[in-house]
Amino acid sequence: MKPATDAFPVHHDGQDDRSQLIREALYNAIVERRLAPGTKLVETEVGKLFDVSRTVVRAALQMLAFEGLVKIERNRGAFVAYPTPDEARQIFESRRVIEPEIAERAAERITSADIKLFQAHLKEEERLLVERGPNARRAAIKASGDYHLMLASVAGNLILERFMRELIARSSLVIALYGQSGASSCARSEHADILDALMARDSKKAADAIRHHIDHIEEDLDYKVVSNSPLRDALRV
Amino acid sequence: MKPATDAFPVHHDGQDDRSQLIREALYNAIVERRLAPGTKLVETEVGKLFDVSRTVVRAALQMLAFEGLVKIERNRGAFVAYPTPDEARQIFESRRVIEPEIAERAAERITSADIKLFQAHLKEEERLLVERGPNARRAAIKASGDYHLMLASVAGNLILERFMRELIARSSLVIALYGQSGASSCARSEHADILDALMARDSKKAADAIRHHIDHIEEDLDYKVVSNSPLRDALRV
DNA sequence: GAAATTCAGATTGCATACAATTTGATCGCC
DNA sequence: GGCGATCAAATTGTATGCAATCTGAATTTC
Repeated sequence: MKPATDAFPVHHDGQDDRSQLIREALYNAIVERRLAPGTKLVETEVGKLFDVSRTVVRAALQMLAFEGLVKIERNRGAFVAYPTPDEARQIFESRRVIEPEIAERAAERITSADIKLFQAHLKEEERLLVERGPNARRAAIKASGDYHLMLASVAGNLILERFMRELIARSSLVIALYGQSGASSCARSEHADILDALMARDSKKAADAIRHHIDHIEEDLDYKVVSNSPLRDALRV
Repeated sequence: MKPATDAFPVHHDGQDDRSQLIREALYNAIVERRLAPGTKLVETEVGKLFDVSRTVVRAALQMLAFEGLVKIERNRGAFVAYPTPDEARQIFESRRVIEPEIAERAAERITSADIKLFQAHLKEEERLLVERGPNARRAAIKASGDYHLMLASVAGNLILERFMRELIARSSLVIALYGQSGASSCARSEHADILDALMARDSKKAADAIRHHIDHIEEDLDYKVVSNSPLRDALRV
């Protein structure tokens, strides 16, 4: 399993290193909501930031587009994705399909070393929730997503793990757009509940706990009222 | 739902047209096994074939790499993926997670128009199985995969549909490598069983039928003995 | 003769140049 | 003043050039 709090290196298939690096940087920026949905990503600007040519940036943007985090419009450029309510529903439906099964497998495979990492991660999440300030808030959002990715990692299926990574990231965009309570999405106690089920190696209970958790996250959304920038909605959606 | 027998246009997010076209052509070639696992895809050669520059080809290859159909090795080039036994197991595990849920949703949502398309497709599959010759065989393989994609399409979730597309394509590679009986993977009668369940709108039965079907496909595999080209294995894997 | 070495050809990785397209701003017109 | 046309700047799409790397074969060495 991978480190609990730190950056989550994307499982990379042997792609070239530099665009992978840019992809991860943008990925993190999107997941942590430093980049708002709809933000334009100009190739030359990103390139300057990382000191690479547009070629490399384009490769990164195309990867992100492929996993639905970025939308590329021909001759117009790349934008941070702006999921529609319908896409949002599909994202959560997909999570409901995949994540409980992941939890079941994780419950069967979890080791004591994994458990320690989960506990440490949970403590960190708790700490970040108490702390104030935008940075802490961002870190909390990231940590919350990473919890789900740790779960996927323990389940031991790289393909499902990749699917989950995509779904988690897109969920973050959905929550940014349609989340109501400022509460950073994941009630910490539910993460603890899931870990309890894992420690008991109770795969059915783990699956149920995840289902409840996803239900709660989605209950906090309001697909009708669009949250942040109503004007941009009219333009982009 | 999409046409039954014809090429399955990849749901494209608004990517550029030309690399998308190349991607689809290579995708079909791989799924229909005109391109064997391990085959090298030289950028300039592919470019000449489609009359485009390497830039466009590279974009296509990177997309295919992202969905696991092609492996890009740094400074060495792109190769048609050569799934290891372990990857193969993960591919089928992922299918077992996703496809029964797809079948359930399809059973709930199927329309009479869909049913007609399925029936036509089934008939076509039957016809192709009887016919002889490599082209008919290829068409049969393709049609068999398309059946599963039609199912995904009826389920009405574009994300799961994309995941399935990837899994079906990679399954085709796995079967090419580890398949034992020449039988082109999908027993036609099982496809008919699945359709029966769909027509009865019996989602549980549909899910079970799919599970059985996947079991049978995987039972025909032998991950120990590598099928086609033992020498290439030693080199590439 | 077998193994190691060298080197040329082929191929990829990346940067850049140029054409096509979009954007948004100025200007003219009603 | 509002509306539409015209044009320049910005940005993307694509091709291409060059350096770095790999490949495979001829050559040398033992």
